[in-house]
Amino acid sequence: MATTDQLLDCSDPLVNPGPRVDVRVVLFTVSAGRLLVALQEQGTCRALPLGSPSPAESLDAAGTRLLADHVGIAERYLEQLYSISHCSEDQWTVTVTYLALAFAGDAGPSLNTAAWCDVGSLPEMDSVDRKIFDYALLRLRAKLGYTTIAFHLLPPSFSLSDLQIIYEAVLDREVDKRNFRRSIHAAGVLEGTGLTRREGSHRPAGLYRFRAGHNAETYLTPSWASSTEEGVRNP
Amino acid sequence: MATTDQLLDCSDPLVNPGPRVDVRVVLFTVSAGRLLVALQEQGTCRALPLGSPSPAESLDAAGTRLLADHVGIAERYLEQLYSISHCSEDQWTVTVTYLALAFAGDAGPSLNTAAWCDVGSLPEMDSVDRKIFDYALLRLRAKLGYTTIAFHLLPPSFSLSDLQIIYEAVLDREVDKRNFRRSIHAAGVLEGTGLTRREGSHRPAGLYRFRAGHNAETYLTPSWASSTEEGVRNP
DNA sequence: GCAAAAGTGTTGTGTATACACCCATGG
DNA sequence: CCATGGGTGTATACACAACACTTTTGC
Repeated sequence: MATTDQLLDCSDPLVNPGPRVDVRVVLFTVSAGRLLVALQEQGTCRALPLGSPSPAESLDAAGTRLLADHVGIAERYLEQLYSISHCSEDQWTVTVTYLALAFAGDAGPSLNTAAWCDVGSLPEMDSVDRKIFDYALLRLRAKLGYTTIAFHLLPPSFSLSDLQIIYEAVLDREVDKRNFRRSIHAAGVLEGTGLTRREGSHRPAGLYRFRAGHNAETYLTPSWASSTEEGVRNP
Repeated sequence: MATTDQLLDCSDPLVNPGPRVDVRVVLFTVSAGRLLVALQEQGTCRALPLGSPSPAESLDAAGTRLLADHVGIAERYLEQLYSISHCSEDQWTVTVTYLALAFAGDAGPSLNTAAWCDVGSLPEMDSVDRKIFDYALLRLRAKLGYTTIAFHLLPPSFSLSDLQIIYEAVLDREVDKRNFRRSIHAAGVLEGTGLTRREGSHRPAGLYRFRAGHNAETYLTPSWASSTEEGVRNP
């Protein structure tokens, strides 16, 4: 059906006996109220950080290693999203995609081989990577509503306003302060440190941390690792 | 670190330059009020139906083809679950797993190379396949609560009691008839065929079908294919 | 005293749950 | 007339959205 002479045909089993497998990570952070994603330079386009898994490690471990090596980030959260099969440059590839979250200081964390890009004004990207990114953002926004992953975008101690800024940056819309604080308190995952933070000519903000034992996030979509031990909770 | 002499070491890149990729499907059906899963004979254990993807097709297409070829089922629903990396028999393998649903008649649909097993009394299974199965069942049960996938376990025309039996079989618990019917009607995805079905010494059951235009299920976890077109709905 | 962010309550509206009886039919 | 499954309504509790003002501080 396809002509194998003029260019390599990645659907020809003689040319490609098995697919290449790679792992790509969509790493988000929030800095100064803006949602950012880590992208690597790749010619004219930008691309998602990617790597190859090795036989001795799980795919999750490959994602973690990828972030540590290429991005220089100790990620706070890593979740597998989806796997796709595609042909790029006559190379049959199966790509396993991940969503990752990291805390960024005010200046943003430094990256090794990647750079932070504002999600509101993305550069040109490879079309496959662009679809992966769109899906990752869709999942991240949906999960904010029924999980506690937002905390992974914050330092260990934070104010409720800090947390609200995370929600507003990811969702790209304002949220009501009173309803927001009520729902956070009702979730029961925070405990006050006795401390406050004074940083301007206004009332100091109370600081909070996670409650120990609630670091196990209440995900409706449980992780693979936890699926055999505990069931789904209906909170 | 590992001794490569006495047995093949699947973590040695010289032995295995890249992983094998396979696709495994957890196919459920409900027959006579029992939740069943399709398993293949494999020596002493049973195993999930599996196949290899080809470069020209998507992974989803590979799953569909796998069901059509090996199982003889035209599945009604197929959803990717998770991908894992594992070593079995010194073969490094990346497995992409799928959840599938099919309608079974009263006798259950016939299978080519697989057999239906009652989920309540499963035979011995390969440990990797067992974990995949556990995860699939966990996801299926969770998704019943906020999606319409249950309809894929029914023929085109069905009674509300038929539908309730599906829910009870999958969830393995009774549900309240009035609340169930109210929530189904409120979802607005059904329309009555004018028909009824008489099949015993009792009042005949009204028959329903999907409303056209609502075959696009309201998934909180949107499929990969739809992620770039439409956002997440909050019903 | 004023600017600036922190913090706090009430009300309505919709949604989920618990619960018991009459209806139509076949035998 | 009776056994069987089909079909219906109401009261209550809880979750969520809309909405405005007082408090504490730095300058």
